[in-house]
Amino acid sequence: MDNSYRKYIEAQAKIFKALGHPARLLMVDALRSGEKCVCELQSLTGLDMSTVSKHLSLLREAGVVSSEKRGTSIYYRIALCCLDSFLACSSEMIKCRVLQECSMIQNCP
Amino acid sequence: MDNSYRKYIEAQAKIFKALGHPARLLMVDALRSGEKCVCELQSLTGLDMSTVSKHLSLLREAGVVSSEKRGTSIYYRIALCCLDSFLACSSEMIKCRVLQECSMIQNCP
DNA sequence: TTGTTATTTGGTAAATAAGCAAAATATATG
DNA sequence: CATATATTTTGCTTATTTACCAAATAACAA
Repeated sequence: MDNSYRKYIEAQAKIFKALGHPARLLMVDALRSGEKCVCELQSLTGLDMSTVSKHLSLLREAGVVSSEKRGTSIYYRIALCCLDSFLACSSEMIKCRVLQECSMIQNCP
Repeated sequence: MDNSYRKYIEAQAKIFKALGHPARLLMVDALRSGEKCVCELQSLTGLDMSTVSKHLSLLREAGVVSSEKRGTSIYYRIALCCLDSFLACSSEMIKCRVLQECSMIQNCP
């Protein structure tokens, strides 16, 4: 297998991995409505400040979010523009599966 | 926090988590060109058959792929339609970051 | 200087995931 | 029916991830 292809797959996997944790996805989902400082994300998740900081640096390294310091706080925002349409689309799939499990429909589109 | 929202976040995270592993993403990427049987995915990854099977059931449970038995083989295909445009978009971001690291450009869009 | 906000480091404990090997489960086909 | 083929399941070991705490560090505002 081509080496640059392997690197590409690993970079993509890194993005997915970063998003594949409830606390991190919760924070990212909150950022969809606009930038937030770390303290806001901490009270949202209820985690230790150092834990939140670690999660955020992981998201930043993967390219999912970016940060900017203004005044005494650091503000995070979504950097991966494609995320919004993906979440909208996959949430349709999730809704559909719930309805299927409840036997309210037979097939998902 | 709302309980149904928590379930939604967990289902979304499950999708990302499933995609956040190089071997699984490699298989999913191969499925973009059309369905494949497990044996083809095994020779692609070079992993043990039982390991491939586990990876595939994880992807299926998350709703990323679906499977169908035909003849003696089981064929897997992509079930999450939104994946294609997301991969196309995020690969642009990845390319851009590589160029940035090589100092060939200053800023990513 | 002192307080605030956030990051980093180091250490520990618990939970989860990865991988292989062997057993089990279909399901074709002779 | 017997046997070969394709895939899944189970059991096990090892590796990775996660959370938390505490302490050190950094940047900056008042």
